[in-house]
Amino acid sequence: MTYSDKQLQIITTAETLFSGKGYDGTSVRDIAEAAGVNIAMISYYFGSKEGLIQALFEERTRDVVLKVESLLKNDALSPIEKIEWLVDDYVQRIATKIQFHKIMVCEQMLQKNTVITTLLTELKKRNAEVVSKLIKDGQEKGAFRPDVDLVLLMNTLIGTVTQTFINTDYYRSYNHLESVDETTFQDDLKAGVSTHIKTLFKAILTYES
Amino acid sequence: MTYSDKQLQIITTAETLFSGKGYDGTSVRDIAEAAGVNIAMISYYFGSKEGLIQALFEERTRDVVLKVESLLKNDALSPIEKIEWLVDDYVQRIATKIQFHKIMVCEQMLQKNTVITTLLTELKKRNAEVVSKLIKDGQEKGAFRPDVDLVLLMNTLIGTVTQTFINTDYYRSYNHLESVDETTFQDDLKAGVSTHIKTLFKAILTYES
DNA sequence: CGCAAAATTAAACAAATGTTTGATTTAATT
DNA sequence: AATTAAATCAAACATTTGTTTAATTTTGCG
Repeated sequence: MTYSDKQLQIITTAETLFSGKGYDGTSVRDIAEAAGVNIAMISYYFGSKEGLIQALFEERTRDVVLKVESLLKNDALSPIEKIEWLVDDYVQRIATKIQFHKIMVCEQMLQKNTVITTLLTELKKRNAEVVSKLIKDGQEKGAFRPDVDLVLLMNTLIGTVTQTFINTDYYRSYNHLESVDETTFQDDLKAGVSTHIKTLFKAILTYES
Repeated sequence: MTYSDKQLQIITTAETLFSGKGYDGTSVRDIAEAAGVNIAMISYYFGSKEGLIQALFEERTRDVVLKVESLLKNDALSPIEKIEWLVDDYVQRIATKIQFHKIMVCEQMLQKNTVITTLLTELKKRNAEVVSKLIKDGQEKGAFRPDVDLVLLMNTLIGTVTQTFINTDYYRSYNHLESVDETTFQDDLKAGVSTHIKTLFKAILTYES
């Protein structure tokens, strides 16, 4: 599906409101008003409120798998370099799309919308397959250990990044970084969590530390 | 605050419904009907729907910090043994209180209720202080590395466990464990994620693997 | 221009929302 | 048994909810 500028504007507005007040906590009137369109336009364009959030998910998850796939096809990189690429890419993606990510986490908790749940499960499965190939490749080359629990590994990646970027304020105040400007803080945090996860991954995947 | 049996029954019913349909997706009529009480009883006992979810959080987070504190006071255990205790305890707690944990994650995403947000931040801070002492103790004894990012470490614990138990079905289907009975599967998964996280922690905290 | 399709609008719709009321029943205490 | 407080109830409350309608305006095209 491809959307017009006006449709994308409604989707983006809904994304902001959903991420701040939740799907059920946001009314179509809220969205229409914030987007500067008549309330009837939401049903007109997306059929319903449910149709709108589904459109949001389809729009934001488009190309996600494709990017990872092409990323890992690069033959010039070693398995461990590809893992590092993967971590950096994931951290970058979540950090820059934190609003949508919050909505996604809530949807994963409740699993009320079957269309979205199916979409996300499919996405997760396809991503896991790609990473699985990468790990098997590393194992065949003798770079990775033979006993790796892929799901737990991915859960550590997703979980650590989610926890970190869901409440960056906590990280800031705990480490007394209130005076650091936002951009610098964000960049440092991204670098820090990337390094952290890479260290974890190497401990799980490789033989030496 | 201490609650009567009937109040606790309403709280438990609300917990189940909130975890399945979300706070805003659950009406006070849903709760009253499922709990077998008149709808007016919710305002009567808790003041409002907001008061009810706040009561739920106060009730479920009671004693959480105390338990960790007393756990780590045990002088018979080494720092690394205490870390292992901590991981096992956290895994066990989330696994057995998955409904409340889902509600908590959603609340952390949206942060609409300031009372709950403050409660959770306070809880996190106090827990972090306890674990911080434990790590410093390990560092002084030469068992732990000097450069440990406590928040990232805790984020990995919380994040990995959350991701794992939020969608146990995914772990099951990916590893083709559909035929394993529920109890065995849950126990194996708890053991598996515990071992996984302990491995990660040792890689971060200690010198050798 | 003329016309048809698309876009936009204000208004209305029934249903659902959280909360309160005021009366009635139950329980506990004297 | 009498009295008082607590608990429970059906009903009503004013809003808000998502969606639809039917009329109007705008747009694109021959």
